[in-house]
Amino acid sequence: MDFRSTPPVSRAFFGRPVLEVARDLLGRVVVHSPTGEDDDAVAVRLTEVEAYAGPGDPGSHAARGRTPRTAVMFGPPGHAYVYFSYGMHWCANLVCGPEGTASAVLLRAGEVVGGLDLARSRRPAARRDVDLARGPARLASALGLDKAQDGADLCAPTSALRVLDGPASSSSPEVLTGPRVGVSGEGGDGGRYPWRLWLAGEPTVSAYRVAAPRRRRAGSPTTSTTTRPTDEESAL
DNA sequence: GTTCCGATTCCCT
DNA sequence: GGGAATCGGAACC
Repeated sequence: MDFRSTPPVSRAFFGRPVLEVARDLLGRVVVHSPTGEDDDAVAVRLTEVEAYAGPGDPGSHAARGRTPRTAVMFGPPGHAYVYFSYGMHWCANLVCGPEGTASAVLLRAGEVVGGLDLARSRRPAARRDVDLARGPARLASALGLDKAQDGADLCAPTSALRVLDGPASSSSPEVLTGPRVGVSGEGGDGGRYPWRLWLAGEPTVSAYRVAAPRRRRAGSPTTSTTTRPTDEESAL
């Protein structure tokens, strides 16, 4: 597979309202090749994303204003915001909107379409190939993303991490939306931000886990529930 | 300095 | 379907 011959999307692509960008990212291919060569590249076709607005969005890391960690989100669009979570996982976001809006799109799930063997070696726990990038931390792991890619420019032709330009999909895929995952309070289920977007009928879309307060060291049991998203959610 | 908690995953039951 | 693992950022004292 020849990823080098396909240029990345422009910065203007990212510099639009975050929901527009999130919608247009679905079906597109994200490539990470640390050396810039195709032989260590893993490519993922995005099937599920999540939009985060800026400081006014209670679910966003930018909700409490700019900090050293979130500084990338407040910068120009077209850069990666990669953060560490739960003491063991990396998750990748793409900074969107005009500079200063601090909006971003979380890459939640995708289908590995290139570098399958490398992705499998990075994700030995995955039993099926559809599980390789099903979930934000799994996706980041399959692509080989970590702190080193935080702040990376997605738009330079030589970027190690980029979103490929071109039609998002050969057909016109059906985009569905629902509440965001893992965001408690009004930012999550039932809130004003039903900003999780995915492609209908994709087996790589991650399971939906209802946001619930995590158990304290000796607290009450959690009531988290997982369900597969259905095609009965609101279409965009 | 100390504490709290998270945009989760995996393994075991 | 439940629970453990694990650590950095941000808040608080």
